[in-house]
Amino acid sequence: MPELPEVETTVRGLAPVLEGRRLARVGTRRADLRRAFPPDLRQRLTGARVTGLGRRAKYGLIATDRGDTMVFHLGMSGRWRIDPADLGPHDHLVLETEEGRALSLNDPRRFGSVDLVPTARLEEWPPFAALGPEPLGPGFTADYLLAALDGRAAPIKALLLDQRIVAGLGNIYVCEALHMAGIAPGRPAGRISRPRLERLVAAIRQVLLAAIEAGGSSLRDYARPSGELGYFSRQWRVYGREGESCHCGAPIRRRNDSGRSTFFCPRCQRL
DNA sequence: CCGACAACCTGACGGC
DNA sequence: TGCCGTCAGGTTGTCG
Repeated sequence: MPELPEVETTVRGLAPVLEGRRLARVGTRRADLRRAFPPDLRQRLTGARVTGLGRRAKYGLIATDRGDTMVFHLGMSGRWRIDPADLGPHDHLVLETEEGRALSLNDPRRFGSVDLVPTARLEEWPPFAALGPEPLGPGFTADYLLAALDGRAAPIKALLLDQRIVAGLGNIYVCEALHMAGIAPGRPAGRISRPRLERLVAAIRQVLLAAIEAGGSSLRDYARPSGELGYFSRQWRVYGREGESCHCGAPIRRRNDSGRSTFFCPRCQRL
């Protein structure tokens, strides 16, 4: 699902509806997502005012004036719908503002989650405590990567998917960034030269920013909160394009790495 | 530390 | 038209 750009797009879409607004009604339908909703979710959110929205890794953050932050993860198939005409079986949580706007968290596969975390202790919350730096933040540099990957024999692709190394990348954007940087997905991470890591950092930033700019990628069940589709999928260089020609002319290949598809160009990504 | 798998769950798609 | 196998953006855990 949704990787960092899709979550960022989602949060930006929710902000105009939620920021500064009071939650007049909170409805839960089924609570058994990846984790069960906190049992007192409705009580703690109803009547609260939203003070700000944000994102950490692939998690969306909705802070309230009660000292709690609602942290949501969209899993593979989650999305927020704005003012849905009607609710279906996969609308699990509905927030209504005083203004009468409604937001529904829709997640068919239920791999997502919703938690309430004290805002002052967000960084200590277990799922956040071990996260690596934000790829778009100042801490994500070639120096950092060099140190984080030092001595690691695992393939670079696997380590870029590890949220403890860098937080927010998923299968699509890792494939895209490795192609952009000309690095073979199977290359042992600790044996990548510093200049290549500099290219990799730049490629990761570039692909994420371009995807956010485009409103995220459009896959089967991803949509912006308003219902519009994201257009970044049209810009994929390798992901989902097995057999098509890379810009260099070589056919894009696909292989399986521990259960996940890896798309790459065997000519552009040799090192 | 590493790699491979499985589990969680539903829906879309291709092949027959 | 329908049935069946395969695959999908993520996370977490186990096992060897």
